[in-house]
Amino acid sequence: MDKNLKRMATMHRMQVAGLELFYEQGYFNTSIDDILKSLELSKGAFYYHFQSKEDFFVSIIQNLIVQKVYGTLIEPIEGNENPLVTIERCLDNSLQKAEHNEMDYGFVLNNFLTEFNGRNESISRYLRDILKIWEVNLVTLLQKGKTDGFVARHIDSEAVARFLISSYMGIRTLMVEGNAKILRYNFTTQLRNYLNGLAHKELA
Amino acid sequence: MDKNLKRMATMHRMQVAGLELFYEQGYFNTSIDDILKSLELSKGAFYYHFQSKEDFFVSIIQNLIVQKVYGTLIEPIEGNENPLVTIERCLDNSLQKAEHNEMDYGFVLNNFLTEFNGRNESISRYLRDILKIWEVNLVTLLQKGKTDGFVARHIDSEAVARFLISSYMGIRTLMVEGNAKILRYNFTTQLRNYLNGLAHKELA
DNA sequence: AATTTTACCGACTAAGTGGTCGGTAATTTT
DNA sequence: AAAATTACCGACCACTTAGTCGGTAAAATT
Repeated sequence: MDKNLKRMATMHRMQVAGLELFYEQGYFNTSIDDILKSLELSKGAFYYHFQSKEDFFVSIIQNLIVQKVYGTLIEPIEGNENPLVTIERCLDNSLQKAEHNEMDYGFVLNNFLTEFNGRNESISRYLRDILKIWEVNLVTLLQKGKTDGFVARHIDSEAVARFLISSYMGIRTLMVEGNAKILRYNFTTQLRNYLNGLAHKELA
Repeated sequence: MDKNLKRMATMHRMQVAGLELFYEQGYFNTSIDDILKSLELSKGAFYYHFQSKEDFFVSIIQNLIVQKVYGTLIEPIEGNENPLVTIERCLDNSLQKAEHNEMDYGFVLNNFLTEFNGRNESISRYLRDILKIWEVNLVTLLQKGKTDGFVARHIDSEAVARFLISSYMGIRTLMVEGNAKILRYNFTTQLRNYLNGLAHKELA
């Protein structure tokens, strides 16, 4: 147990630094040496812990990116409240975090998905799987919202989930350019418009 | 006039081949040699016509990408009809084109924006400018839609335009993974939901 | 016909790139 | 105490990269 601690610690340091640089500069535009330089570690250390640059990146996806998505987009929507409200709050919170982060380069998952789409099938699959988990959670939440009387029964939960994911990924890309604050505000108002249309309407 | 023909022709060939490869493999993951190989031209020819890889890419943006966006997203929405209908048809047409294109790697503009965001300011600006043009055209159309009685007066045209752009960029990224057909269908139904909410309602 | 310009060739360079490998100090296991 | 394992170093390798430069055949200009 204990003897793995050092190993884990070093690997984790590398992964954290790696994700930061890959996120900032892109995967293909970041060399292993770049990452090592920032950590004062050597090639030897890197290839002792990881088999290749690709293997390294996969480990980052599995250890860091998954958790990040869970923490900001999946866990916050769990619960029994009105899903339409919960979803709006969750997405707005996430955008707010991005807005106040100077080093924002967009939605991690979206950036890497775009970078690897059609260029590296196995990495793409890992990334898509995470998106899929998000989608499934949204769908479940919406379906529950129907039985709880919050969401109109006739809506297609899967289509809604995908539309939400799409618009979120898009706005995150737009926000990098600068006017993050106003863009977030714009997005949230339109999101509310859209979500209102999905609400179960009581007959008056 | 005439003596520039050869020059223009060669440059255009390079740009077309360059865009294709940059789009497929990403800018940083594509070497000039890759492009040259596909054309059976030499380094000399390349640096005779372009100053650098970056200069080359800028010329691609200005000559090819701008036109592509105009042709598929801006020109089709011009006119005096109901903007909400026109927009829906235009986006759906564009998605349909993507759906039937085997070599689809997403929305060109979105891909490059993501790749250069925060990494190359001048290129990012060129790309953002094109998006801005699209946005302005959408806003103008929506405003006209208000005076023509199609669009509810209280809506924020800018916010709507940005929401449309966001969701379109997002769905285009999702569509690369494979189920393009169902994704397009999902998107269009939700887009219609959203747009309906913006329509000017006649009092009964 | 002589000169200049155009459009291109391809060998070359300097700076990386991912990845290998022999070595080694410190720690664990025996 | 001896042996083995762990975690790391850094020189090195084969290869790729963007970009340079001297040359040249054909076309245009004089």
